Amino acid sequence: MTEISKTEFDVLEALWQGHPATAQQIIERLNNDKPWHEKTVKTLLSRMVKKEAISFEKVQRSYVYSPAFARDDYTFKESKSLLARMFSGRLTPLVSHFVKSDELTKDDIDELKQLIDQWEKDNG
Amino acid sequence: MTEISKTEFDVLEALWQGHPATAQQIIERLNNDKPWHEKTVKTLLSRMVKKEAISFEKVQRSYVYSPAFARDDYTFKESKSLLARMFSGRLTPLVSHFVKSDELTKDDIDELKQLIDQWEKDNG
DNA sequence: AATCAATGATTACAACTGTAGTCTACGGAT
DNA sequence: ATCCGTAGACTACAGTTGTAATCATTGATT
Repeated sequence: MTEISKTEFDVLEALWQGHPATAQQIIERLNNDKPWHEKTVKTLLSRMVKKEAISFEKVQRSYVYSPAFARDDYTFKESKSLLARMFSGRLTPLVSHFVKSDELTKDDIDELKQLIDQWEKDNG
Repeated sequence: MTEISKTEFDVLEALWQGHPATAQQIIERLNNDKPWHEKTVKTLLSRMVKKEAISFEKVQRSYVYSPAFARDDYTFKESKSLLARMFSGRLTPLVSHFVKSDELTKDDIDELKQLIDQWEKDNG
């Protein structure tokens, strides 16, 4: 899985929404959020093809693109990378930050409990 | 709090270990891990001064540097930024990744439980 | 006083990023 | 057959990053 920039990630997000997809489709999806210049998006698509973050197939005049890896795999990899760099690879210091800073709701806590239950069922 | 690069973060880490500190001290700390070229470190220090991630004071021939913000504040900000970009700002999807991928130990789970208990004491 | 060594300042330089504009080729419209 | 719009390819260009080398200053040494 290649290194991609934050902007490239945004474009990939649009592609993960559904693929294969044409540049036009991707641009439309992106523009739901904020205006993107067509040329900018196409440049980013080309760059991601080159770095093999996405693939394409020629369909008549144009290309249809597909992601080269799953969103989950990428976000997990990035999460682990951040934990490695900032928290000695541990998850709990990060969670601790959130717990202590009043960033969590009752629902979040309930979800966390469920996750723990699940872990204990699987392991425990 | 400014944007800093991954390499700049490494240098800041060394500074957070103890400050104010001279370039020499910082270089020595960094070299405990892996070799850093003196010039490289000094360039990074200058750049961080310019972007106001660190400050310095002249002490005779040389400078002593200090971080412009606390490590915790920075790592928390970066964590929130990652969650915002990849998980709609939510913590639990990230935790879920880790729970499901067998990345956690019994100790981690116990710590998580404690954090939850703490939250419930503070809020609940 | 002349020279050296260490420090920060300045310069270098390629790769990557963000953001587009220009070029070229081809399928469709006239 | 000709012209045009659209798609991707190529070019542009400044800012950031990683990684250093060179320049200039100054306190220390001979």
